[in-house]
Formats: sequence, C-alpha cells, structure tokens
Amino acid sequence: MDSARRVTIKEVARRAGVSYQTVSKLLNGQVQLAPATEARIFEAVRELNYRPLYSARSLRSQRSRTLGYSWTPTPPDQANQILDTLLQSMLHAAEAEDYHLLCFPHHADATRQLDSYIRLYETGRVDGFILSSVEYDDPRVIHLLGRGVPFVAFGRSSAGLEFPCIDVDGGLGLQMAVQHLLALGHRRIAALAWPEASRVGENRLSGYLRAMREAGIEPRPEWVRRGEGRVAFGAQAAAELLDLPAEIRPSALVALNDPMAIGAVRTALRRGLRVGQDLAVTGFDDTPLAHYLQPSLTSLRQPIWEIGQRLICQMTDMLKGGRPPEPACSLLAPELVVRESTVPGTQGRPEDLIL
Amino acid sequence: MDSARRVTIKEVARRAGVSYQTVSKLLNGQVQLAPATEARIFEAVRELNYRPLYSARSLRSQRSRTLGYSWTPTPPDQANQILDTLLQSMLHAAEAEDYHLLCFPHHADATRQLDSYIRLYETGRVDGFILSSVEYDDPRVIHLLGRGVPFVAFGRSSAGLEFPCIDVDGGLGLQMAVQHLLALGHRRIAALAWPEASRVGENRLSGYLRAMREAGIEPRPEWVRRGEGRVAFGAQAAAELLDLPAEIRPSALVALNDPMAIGAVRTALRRGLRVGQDLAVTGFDDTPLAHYLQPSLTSLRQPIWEIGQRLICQMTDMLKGGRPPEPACSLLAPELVVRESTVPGTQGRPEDLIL
DNA sequence: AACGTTCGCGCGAACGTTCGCATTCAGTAT
DNA sequence: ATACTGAATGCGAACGTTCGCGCGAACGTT
Repeated sequence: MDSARRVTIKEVARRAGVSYQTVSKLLNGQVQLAPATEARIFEAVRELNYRPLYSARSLRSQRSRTLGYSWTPTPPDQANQILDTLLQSMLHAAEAEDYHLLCFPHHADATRQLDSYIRLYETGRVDGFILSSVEYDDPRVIHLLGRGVPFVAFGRSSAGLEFPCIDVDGGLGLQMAVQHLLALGHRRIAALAWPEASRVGENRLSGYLRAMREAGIEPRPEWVRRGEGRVAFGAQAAAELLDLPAEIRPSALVALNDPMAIGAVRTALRRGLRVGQDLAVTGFDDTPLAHYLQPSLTSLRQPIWEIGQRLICQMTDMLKGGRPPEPACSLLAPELVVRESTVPGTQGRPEDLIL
Repeated sequence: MDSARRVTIKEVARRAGVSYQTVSKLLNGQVQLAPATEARIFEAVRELNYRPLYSARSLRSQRSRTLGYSWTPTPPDQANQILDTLLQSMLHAAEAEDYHLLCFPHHADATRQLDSYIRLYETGRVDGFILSSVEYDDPRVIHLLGRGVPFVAFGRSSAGLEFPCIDVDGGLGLQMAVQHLLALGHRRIAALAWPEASRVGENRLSGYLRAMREAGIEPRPEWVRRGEGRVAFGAQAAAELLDLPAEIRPSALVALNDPMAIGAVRTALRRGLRVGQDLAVTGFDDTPLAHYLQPSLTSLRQPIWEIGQRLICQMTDMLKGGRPPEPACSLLAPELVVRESTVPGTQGRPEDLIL
C-alpha cells in the first residue's frame, strides 16, 4: 500500500518519448519546444501526476525558494491583530512568487536567536529573511549585513545601518490627523507623545509639528505632552491640557498611539465633555478595539496587507536580480479611519459594544 | 567575495583523516567511534564551521523534517490572540524535535486549498500537517486520510471520521465553572448556549447539565437559553432570565463564550445589579479583553501552549514510529480564571481599563 | 553549393548527502 | 594455528533534479 513509488522525471520522459532533461527544461520554461512534443510532455505529466521533488531541485539549483520569518511573541493578555494579517499577506505574496515561508521560534537570548538565523541560512534551508520588530542597532541586522545574507525589514533601524526596509510613514499619518482636525475647524490642537528617545515617536511627532506650521499655527510648548504610551498617562495628560486657560485650551488632540487616546477620551467623558465636539481625539494603530469603543475612536491604520506584499516582493526581487541589498526604504502611508471621536454619529456597532 | 565555497562533508573528512561516510554516520549518531577519531571529526567540523546541506540530506533520506500549517485568517477587526501563542508553542516544540514549520496561505476555495496540501506533500516539502479549525466532514481530513498523509488536528471532526487530534474538553470546562459557582453558594444557575446544531456547543452544555445534576439540582428548561454567541444575544437572554419569578430567577449564569457573558454583564449593570454578587457571570475562551473589562470577567482559558506542544509531539511521534495514524484524541482541560464577575474585588488593572 | 544561424533536443556531469553492505582488525574461543 | 566474533571504518551506489554544452537538422543567405 505504501509501495506507491515516486513518479520521477525520467518516467515522464520515457512516456513522452524525449530525454528527461528536455522535460526538466520545458517545465522550467528554459526552452521552446515543438508544439507536438510540448503537448506530449504535458500530457505525460498529467497522466502520471508528476510532481518534481523539492529536495532534488533545491540540491541541484542551490536555491530553496524559501524565506525565514521569526517574530517576538505578544504577551498573552494582549492580542496582536497585526501578526495574523501580516503573515497571511506575506504567505499570499510568497505563493504568487512561488516562494514559501519557513517560520522559526523566537528566543529571548540574542545569541541563540542569531544562531537560528545563521543556521537556517548556512544549511541552505532559506534564501533570505524577513525581519520585523527591528530595534536600534539590531544584532540581527548587523550580522546578516556582515555575512551578506539577504533580508528585508519591517521597520527602520538607526541611521548608521543601511538596509532594505519597509516602514509606515508615521509623520505623514499625524499630518493627516492634524489636517483632518484643522478641516473640522479646530485650531488649538495638542499632542500626546512619547519620550524623546523614541525614533518612531519623534518621527510621528514631526508630522504634527509640520502640519500645524503649514497651517500657520505655531504649536505651543504646553500642547506637547510626553510620557509612556499607556491609558493612564493619556488620561492624566488630557486632564492637564483641559485645565489650561480657555484661550490656549486645546479643542482637539492627537495621540501617538491608541491607549493614550483612549485615556484622553475617558478623561473627557468624566468631565462631561462631548467627545468629538468639545474635544476631538485621534489615536494611532487602529486597535481592533477602536471600532467597538463608545465613542468609537478615529485612528490611523497601518496598511499591513500591503506591507506584507512589499516585504516579500522586495525580497524576491533582490533574489532574482542577485543584486546587492539596496538600502532603499519604502515608506507607506497609513490610512485615517474617521470615527465618532472626531465626527460624532459617524458609525459604530452599538449592539456589539463592549461595555 | 561571494566565492565563499560551501564546506562539504568531504572536506571535513579529509581534515579528520577518515572517510566522509564515517563523518556522516557520526553526526547522525548511527555509529560508535573510537574516542580519538570522534574528537578529530568534531574538531574538524568546528574549525571548518561545517553545516550539512539541508536539500542533500532531504534528498537522500527522503524526509523533509518539516510540517505544514495553514489557518483560516481572522477578520481584521477582531484580534486572534490564539494564533500567536499557538504558533510560538508549535515552533518551539518543533525545534526541540529538530523539525520546522512551513506556513502556507489560506484559500477560501476548498479545491484550491486542498491542492496546496497535496502539492506540498507530493513534492516532498513536508512530512505531514497540523490542521486547525477542523469542520464537520472537513474535506482536508477526508482527502488526507484517504491518501495516507500524516496529520494531527486541533479539534475533533464528526463521529464518522477517526483521526489523531487534540481538543479542549469544553464539557469539563463548564463543569468547573458551575462547580465554582456552586461553591460560592449559587443554586439557581442558568446557561447561555448556542443552537443545538453546534457540536462544540452541545459538548460544553453537557458539562453544565452534568455538574448541576451531580449537585442534586435539576436544571430547569427556562435556564437554558440558546442563540447566536454574540454580545447582543447575551444581553437579551440575561434580561429574560432576570425577569423570571424570584423563586426561579438565576443568581448566576454560565455563558458558552465571552461575548455572551459580556452582554449579560452589561444587562446586569444597566439594571443596577452588582455583578459578582447579585449576578455572577462566567465566560469561555478568556478573550484578552476579559482581563481589562470593568468588572473583569471570570472565564475558561484554553491551554493553547500545551495544545501546540502536543500537536507537534504527536505528529513527530507518528513520523518516528511510521505507525499508521492512531485515531486517539487527547482532551485537555481548560483553566478556570477567576475574576471579578464571580468574586468581586479579585483583581484588575483599573488604571489601564478600557472605558 | 557552401556557409552561418537558429531551433529542437540530447548527453554527461554534477549537487552533497545517506544507505546498505563489505572490509579490516583486534581479541577471544576452539 | 584456525575459526569466530564484534567493533571500527570504508566503499560504491543511489536520491531526482538542473546545468552547461554540444550536435544534428532545417532554414535562409551569400
């Protein structure tokens, strides 16, 4: 029963009356054959249900048509809506390019983690890697660059290192948020930001400053509050902002992430303010929750699907051309999702609302 | 620069002064060598930084040491906290067994999806599959069983098909929830259930009935409400239950999933009831949200990490033994996570609470 | 008629490993 | 001495494919 011998390319060739190398070349599109022979071969392939053996192709061609991917796991008490979408989009893009994704576990120990990358590459299991959660001076980036291992990263690293990557243009995102608020008539717009050490944070904040200045408004120092990006800080910072004298009290605020925005909304509600009218609020990241909150939260959605597509395509392009990794970093625009926290009565599915 | 020629096993052998086949056997643990030779070989391996080429091993040994995994994506507006944990746990278990996971995209078209599975197996890219989201008479199960392709499933299928699988004992979970409520003194306990067509639902519900009867309480028909497992239904069903005459009005209810439990909590709060005292509520699945709600929700957590481990180990065991897939289905107990919706003042991180 | 050129296909040789026996050699029993 | 044993290593042969080159025939061109 298990004696189902594997169908090899030679059997196909014999049945089609050609040499097996010819079959190989036809299937790899490396040669133009007489229509008759071509048909005979395809028919033989179909009849025998021939499938080329992966390991044999890989051994001979010295390519695995496989990319490695590993990610830092999310703590179980908070969901990662990114991962699912990103993986699916990468998998689909990879399939279209006839590539596959090999996933391997994350290790907290950097040496161990690095060893996983190196081993996969040196054993020829993968042709390259997709990196995510890239940190400043990420050791993976340093070592992979050093060994000439092809990779594409989701997220930029520090200025010193140059490598191909895809990232979301956070500055543009905040610019969009501010312009949205300006269009609604707001003039006194504040920002809830991270500490200055954060590159992503400074990048996003710069978009706020830029948009304000472009509108001819010099953002006051009091309007920029910095702290850790959690709900509690957002609530407290919003309280301080609302306590400012009326002539400089913000009527709107942009937060660099959703939790801070949620905190700000809570403060406003507690003070009996109408969110979206007395105080408009925007977040960043578009937490799945943002949709279900009361009021629902205007936020900036990262184009995850497109990011996945680009990561894979950039990678396969690199492998195709055999070009050295070009340090081009593509920036993608986030999408402003307008909801009730800036325009009341916009939408929401109140029947399924959480609390 | 790219002329870094691959180090082969023959070079290692030459340097160690043995035949290359001996090196192979030593590295695969198939032979006992004289300590001196063994040391020489290991040293040569280290000095040359030799790594066996994956495709060559795989070609010769006819094994890929790789498992395929595909999953149905979650709609982007709701997060899937399972996926991340399950993947990581499977990846770690696989690594321990020297296996890898090859992920491939989901296709809505069943034929296309099936073709992905078959192709991966027939090209020798994978030795077997891990299946999740198994449906009734799942076509994947039918075809894989028919072709003798090894696989292990997360979740049982219909009674007609027998195959190796891991599942969570939902009945036991509800039994635990009910026993928890009984221990708190509740006697009139209702259940929010799914329509009868659901196998998972009937399984969970049976645990409710069993626990009640074991406690000498015959559950009244009015106490079992069936509907789609959403927040809205939970809210409505809870309202109906709370409108029952005092002598049969429930003081506690178990929901077969978290959204229904959340709906019930909302109804209770709107009526000014103290949740956890006037009405105790339990959910199922332990949504990440359950932790952050006000009041936080008592729920049943699926042992995802252990499920991943078991899936992989059962799979590798099967491949090791070459045994035919034994249709044993392991059931794992969920964990009851007690929070404020049954025992007020238990915990919660109010400072980070959403709304 | 002799000469390139292109087309269609074939041939030998890898690719780097593991498999299954065969062989050697020392030690022990006959 | 001879034959037997087991431990330590070697040897040839796959595994199924792609690579690179070559060769004959058909085709137009001088």
